[in-house]
Amino acid sequence: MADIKRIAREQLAVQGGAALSLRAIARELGIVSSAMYRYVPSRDELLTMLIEDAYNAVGDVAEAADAACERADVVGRWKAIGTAVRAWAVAVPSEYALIYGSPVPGYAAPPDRTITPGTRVTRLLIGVISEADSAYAGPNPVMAPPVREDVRGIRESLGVRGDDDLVARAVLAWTAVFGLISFELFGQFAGGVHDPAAHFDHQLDRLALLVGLA
Amino acid sequence: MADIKRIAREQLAVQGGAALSLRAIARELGIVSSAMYRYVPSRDELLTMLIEDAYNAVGDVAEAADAACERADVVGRWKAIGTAVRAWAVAVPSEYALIYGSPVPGYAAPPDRTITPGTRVTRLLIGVISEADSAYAGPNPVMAPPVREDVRGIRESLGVRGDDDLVARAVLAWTAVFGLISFELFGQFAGGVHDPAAHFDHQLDRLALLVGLA
DNA sequence: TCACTTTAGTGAGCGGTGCTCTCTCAGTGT
DNA sequence: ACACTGAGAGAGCACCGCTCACTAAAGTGA
Repeated sequence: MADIKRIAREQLAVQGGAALSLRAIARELGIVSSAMYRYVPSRDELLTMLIEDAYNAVGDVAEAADAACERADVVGRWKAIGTAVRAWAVAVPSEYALIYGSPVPGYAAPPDRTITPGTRVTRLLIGVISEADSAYAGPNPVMAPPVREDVRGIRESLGVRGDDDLVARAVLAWTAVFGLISFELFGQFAGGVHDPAAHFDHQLDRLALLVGLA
Repeated sequence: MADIKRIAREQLAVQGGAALSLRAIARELGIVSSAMYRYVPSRDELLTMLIEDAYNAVGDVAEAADAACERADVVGRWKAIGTAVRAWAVAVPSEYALIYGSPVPGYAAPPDRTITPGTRVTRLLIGVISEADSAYAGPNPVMAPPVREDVRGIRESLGVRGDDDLVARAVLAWTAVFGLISFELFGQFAGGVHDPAAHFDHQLDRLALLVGLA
């Protein structure tokens, strides 16, 4: 099973998610293709496992980065988490694409197995923001009732504190972090941003200001 | 050719990008699979055409939305463009995924045919921001030399005005817009945001503030 | 020791895929 | 009448996920 996953990840790295082939894995393993089904119920199930693993991998590095920081240093924690997530994504772009890219066609990941591990980074990023005493002094737009409701739901399901505006800003910042990484990895920055690491770091600073961390 | 593209888009809508099948298109067309190659050099080439079309489609709706606004109403233009892009994405999520999602594996879109049409929305969004007299009064983080260089390159290649900080904020806002759309379409908001349209609209307001439009 | 069960793997086969090749055949311009 | 062209047919290659019946070895309890 470990071998299968290892080879699957290798194949993922060079070919991408949708091209994941049980036959190719079997070939590499010196095994006939049908024997794969002793270990893996189906290709989709293997994909789901890899997605789960990827969520947990990025969750691990994010939590480790956060844990290495002084608790009170919220800016440092924010930047450490963001930097760690980007570093992970750059190191294994295919696994990042698996979970944050377009869904693999003809296959929908079962929510009950991907939502929970997928929330770890979200909880971390939004949690750091909500733990800080926000220094944001700028204006806030009016919030329509349905938005307010969603924001309150997010605050409760993530178990964080902070007023509605802060949580809304945190959601925006969280989204922007992954927007930056996706744009970098999926080629939207091609030709424009030549030093994506430095650019990401800079925008992390801007987002920290946006959410009132600094 | 028009029929092929039409059916391809239909197939795209129900199955997703990587599952695009020339044989299925041929079947639908009442034609044998090999006859497809009279019209389409390869599956990848068809994919590239669809990507080109998608970029131009979203570029069209964005430019139309912008053109319908009073020139001086920069906030209105910003929101109109963002809303139009999201509406297009929600209407044809598979085409959105094709261009803003993870690249289809084993296939890299030729940059010379995708970069240019892909820049239209970018130019529009960042252009609107740069045309306004920024009302942003908040702080700006220090900008490392490589970031400054990239920002200047972007300003020049897009032909916009505004100081380095404004352009950097514009890039962040542009990225966040697509981050929001991607999170919605790719399921990252699942369970958290129940009214994505209202949420998107709200965050568009926040981004307008961030870049000093309001 | 012997029968039984579990485990791991084989190999054939089904229907699907992209793509290439050679072939046919109806039009068309001269 | 004749050569040429466009559009399609059909066979075939190598690949894919997946199923099924089968086998051989390894462990296990009486």
